Amino acid sequence: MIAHYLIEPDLRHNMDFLAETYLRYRPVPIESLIGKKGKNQRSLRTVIPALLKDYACEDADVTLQLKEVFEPMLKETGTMDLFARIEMPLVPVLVSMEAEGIKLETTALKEFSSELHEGISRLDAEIKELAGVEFNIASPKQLGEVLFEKLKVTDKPKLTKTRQYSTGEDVLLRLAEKHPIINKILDYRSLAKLKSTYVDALPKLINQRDRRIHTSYNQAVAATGRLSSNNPNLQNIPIRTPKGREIRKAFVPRNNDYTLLAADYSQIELRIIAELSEDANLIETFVSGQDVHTATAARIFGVSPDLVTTDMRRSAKTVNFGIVYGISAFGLSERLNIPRKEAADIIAQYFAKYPGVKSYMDHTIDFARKHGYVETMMGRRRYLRDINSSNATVRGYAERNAINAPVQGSSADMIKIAMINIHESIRREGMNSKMLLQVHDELVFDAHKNELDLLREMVEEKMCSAIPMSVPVVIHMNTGDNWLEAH
DNA sequence: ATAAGCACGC
DNA sequence: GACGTACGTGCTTATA
Repeated sequence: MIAHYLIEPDLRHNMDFLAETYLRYRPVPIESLIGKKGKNQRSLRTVIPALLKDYACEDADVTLQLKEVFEPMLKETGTMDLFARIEMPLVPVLVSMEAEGIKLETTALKEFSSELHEGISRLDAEIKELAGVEFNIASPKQLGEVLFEKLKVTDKPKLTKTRQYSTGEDVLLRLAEKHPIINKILDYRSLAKLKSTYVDALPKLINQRDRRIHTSYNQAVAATGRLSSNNPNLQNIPIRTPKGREIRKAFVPRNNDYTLLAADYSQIELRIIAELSEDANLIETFVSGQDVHTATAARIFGVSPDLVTTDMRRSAKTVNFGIVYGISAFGLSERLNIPRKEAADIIAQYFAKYPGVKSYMDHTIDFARKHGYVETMMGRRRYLRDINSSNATVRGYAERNAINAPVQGSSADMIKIAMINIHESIRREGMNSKMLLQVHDELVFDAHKNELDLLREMVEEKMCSAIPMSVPVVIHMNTGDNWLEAH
């Protein structure tokens, strides 16, 4: 749909260059860059092997594979430009971010770990006291038996697909009134999560050579074109709860000459929907700089924006999420805790006020039925083999993918282009600042204090201009002495 | 080893 | 009547 690419001209690649880049980086395990020893050494970049695995064997000549196997495949699927102008130029950017790592300040985390341990022990005792039996709270199976057979907190417990008692957060929240044990279990779960996944795990992953944390980014895992992060996953560091935020505070600049700069796209997925759907009302919301959830609330509840209540805005926010992910009346009613009929009315109101979004969705699903795939602004495809299934559940799943993939995928295209261009600009200007992390719509930098103004200007310009859109693209930026402050 | 259930992020 | 909001990673438990 959008034909322009704003990759810097000297970063345009041909297949020979791609093969060369691949040969240059592929044999380098990240462990050799950062000095980690282990039996599970993996190649630094997995994108090419992952893409090639069905077509060629590992030992064959890679250049030949690229030319004879991979190139025709890319041409056939119309994804050569995407590969050559985005995915391959991104490889050295990710290499640099992985090798750079980020500093973790562990002193406060050690203290926090003891605090969590005490909280967990106390809750553990209180929960068993309330239950009147010894059991393992961390076992959903045992917990379900205690809640629904011994305490009988409800007479119609929800079951999982394997017909165990369901004890997930949404289920327990609805039962919170029924018994004081419920909230303690929720607290226990969240503390245990923070301790085991973050507070205790992250310090162990500090590299002994440079005292920094090195994640790995995978380009070939997510079906929509997003990156994923693992070993450790730095894309799911807590931020929602006060205790979770303590963990973000531990991510700090390398030294006192630096500060962390975080830049994130504001409402990028809804802006992309506005761009793709050309819906006049949604475009107007962004052009006039309104708060999109408030504007949506005003429209679906039929009041003026200044009369939108907190509750109305919260509902509209849930609706907007639903639009991005492919909504159903049932799903919305569950999330808003309202009758299905009311949810259906809200959805009908939404589509009445945003008819362009409705027709865009219909057209996208039609396109998928006809061609068997959908695509992003940059031509990234997601194939949807179930889009014409006679099974309504299976088909519905494919239809939600058809709606979401172009949106989530275009957002991924955009930030990837921005990353390539920012990395190149930092290099060209000979700056000391480094790009460290990507979290889907956010970039985090170790910013040298002397370069801060230049970096801010550069990051904003590259992020906003990565894919030219008629809908305004807005980013928020902040700096701080840790990742929480910078956010 | 693998799956299930859960919780963290966007 | 069932299904029921996208994309991920990683922890603990339970079972093979």
